[in-house]
Amino acid sequence: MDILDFVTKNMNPPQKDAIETLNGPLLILAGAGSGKTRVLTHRMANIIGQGAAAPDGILCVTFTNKAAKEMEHRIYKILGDMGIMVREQLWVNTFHSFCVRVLRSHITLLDYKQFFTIYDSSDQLSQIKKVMTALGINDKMYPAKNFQARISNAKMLGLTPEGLERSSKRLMDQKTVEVYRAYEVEMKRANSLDFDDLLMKTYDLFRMYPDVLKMYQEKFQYIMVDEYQDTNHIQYLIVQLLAKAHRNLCVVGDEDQSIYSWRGADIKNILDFEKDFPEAKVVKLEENYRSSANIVNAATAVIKNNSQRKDKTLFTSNPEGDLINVREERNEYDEAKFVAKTIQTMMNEGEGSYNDYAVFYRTNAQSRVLEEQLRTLAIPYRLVGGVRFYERMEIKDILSFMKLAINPADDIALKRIINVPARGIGKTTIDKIEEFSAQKNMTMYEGARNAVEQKIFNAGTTGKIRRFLDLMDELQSSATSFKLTDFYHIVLDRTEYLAALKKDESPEAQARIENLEELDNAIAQFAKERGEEASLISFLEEMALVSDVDSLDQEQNSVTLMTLHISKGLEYPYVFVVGVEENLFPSGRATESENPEDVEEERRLAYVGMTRARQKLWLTYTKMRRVWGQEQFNPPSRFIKEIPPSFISFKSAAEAPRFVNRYGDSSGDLYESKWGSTNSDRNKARNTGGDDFDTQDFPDYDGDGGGMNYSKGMRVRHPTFGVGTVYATEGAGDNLKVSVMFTDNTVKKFVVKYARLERV
DNA sequence: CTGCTATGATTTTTT
DNA sequence: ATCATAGCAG
Repeated sequence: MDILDFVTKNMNPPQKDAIETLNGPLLILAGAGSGKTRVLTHRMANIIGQGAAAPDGILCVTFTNKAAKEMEHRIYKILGDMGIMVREQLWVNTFHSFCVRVLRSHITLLDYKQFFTIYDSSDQLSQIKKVMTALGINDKMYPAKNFQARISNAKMLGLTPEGLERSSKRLMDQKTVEVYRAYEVEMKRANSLDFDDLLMKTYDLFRMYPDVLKMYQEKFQYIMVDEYQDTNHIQYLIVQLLAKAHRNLCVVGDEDQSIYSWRGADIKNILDFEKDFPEAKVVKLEENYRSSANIVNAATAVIKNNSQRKDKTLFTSNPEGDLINVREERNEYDEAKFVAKTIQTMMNEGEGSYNDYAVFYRTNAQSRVLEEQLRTLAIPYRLVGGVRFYERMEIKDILSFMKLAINPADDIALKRIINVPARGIGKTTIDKIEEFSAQKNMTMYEGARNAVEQKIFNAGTTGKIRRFLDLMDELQSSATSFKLTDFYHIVLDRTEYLAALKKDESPEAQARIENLEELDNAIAQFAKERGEEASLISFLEEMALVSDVDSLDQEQNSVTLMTLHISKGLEYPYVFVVGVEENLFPSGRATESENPEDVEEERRLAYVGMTRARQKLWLTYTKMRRVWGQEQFNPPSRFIKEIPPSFISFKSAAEAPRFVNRYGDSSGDLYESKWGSTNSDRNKARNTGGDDFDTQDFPDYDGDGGGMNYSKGMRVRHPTFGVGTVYATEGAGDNLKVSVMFTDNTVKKFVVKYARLERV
């Protein structure tokens, strides 16, 4: 069969167009569920099949490792079906892994040693604190995290300390420049790169060494960038450089799914692609193959409220499907119970397997109650995200030993493990080593050795440090002479790390041992996959760049719990989005922001969440929710109101009728008075024993509720203190209290019944 | 130096 | 409410 026929088989016209268009700049606007990955992989197969470029002459950049792996796998499959054998390694990478690949070959040009280590953000924070101490900057007045964010922002804009100093003076103060500059010196001394450096140094490399850039420009005849709406400025710059020679740049994205602006993603990159490349061809993939028509139409109606968009409308030929279930619950416990019960009921009726269900939430803290309720009903679940595996203490400890063994300049790793498990080298000693090393312009490893030789410390301390150095010397030589899998066990054994945990009989220690076993499995798996290539350095690289979704194992039969952010790119037949309330989703930060774009990003997040569902979608909200130990009463999210009622089936379990008073208190009255009673009369008549109350219309949330309705963000006036903003509410009925923050930033708590508050 | 208690901060998260 | 970190007493 003809190559073109093969790669465009079963494709719709725009998909075909995208696959066939190989030369020149191409912008593919791919709506949710429009077969984007299929198009990308087939387009790449087409390039190879047509002989337009060799397999390693194409660069394909994705957002996550998981996407990269999946794409690579699919391309091999398609090429295999076409009878094409590929020997070269494909360049399907994330931006970061692409940059690591480049830097491993050329970083010596930038005056780093080849075996650099990669710092994650907590390593980075430690490094910044170290620098601040050296500069005598007070952490209280200038929190290290602020510097971390500013340095990261600067790097994402491609700014060096000097560049930062020259640019936008009013935003960037001199202190940041100072810390940034010293941080760079320390990082180079430690022969380490942070995540932003991977991009920034690659960009520097390309700018400083035009011949290196030229080599890659010529090598990559075709470049494809996935999730282009979430690229940041430095990524944009790198892409622009690489694409300059051939201009065969294909970017794929969906401006409606841009949800990482807080991380530097610049939606303008995709919105302005046609300005950057006036000759660009634009292909829109607007047909959704994933979800039922009701889901597609509801999500479309929501996203239409955004102004920052291209003209693109998702449609589907899928059947209408079920209505979207909007569910009101009393509080987060009831909400979680509802989710768990619904899953249990549906499973009993034989609807799918646990794998087919997912629960999304805006913040990680919301997962707790859900886990509790799922556990109660013995529903298997897995939680994606939260505390990452490789960020756990024991994992980081062991990896630090391994890192230090190949990069003795890594002071942060050394500081982390010099006294782990406790070997009597305390803070004072570590500080002295650090100071001593800085004076002599040495790494801490060299400094410690020097201190031992010069007998700076007393005999006891000197002995302890010497024993640590001997241990590290031994590990250093083991690192090169043993296989990775064996080396891991040597580390566990020789550091006595495992022995220390085994001595500790607490359940926490037990969990740590299990995690270390899991790491053992991961290493074995890695060794199996990579074979001969399974070097320590490549393993550490993988550990630094891997994330939790990457290991999301679809085989395991369990319900998936994750934040809306992580859900991007995934799909499930049955999806619950919980906590769809104002000030939670959209987040309080977005609703209080003067910048309307902040709410637009939240809306995109809603769009992403809704379009993950194939068949059924639930949106739930509660009337009361405990946040940071405080009760909050938030109205349902504006995103729910943006869905036309014809797509919705609304049910409430919170409108408890007055005469059914199960708890012997006045909670029934509470909700009536607080939330208005638009539907309560009908509900009373309808109540047949279940706790569902069908309603045609939404309750009137905007009702004043007789002055009893206070929610976060509301402006109120107090006769003595003046105008302020409601910060939190607690209690109920006569005991309802509100905390109000006044213009001078003082917070005062009032009992509503007594304080003569008035709404502004 | 170690272990305990007080303090503070807390969307989202690749890489 | 909860977790991590900082500071202090033992």
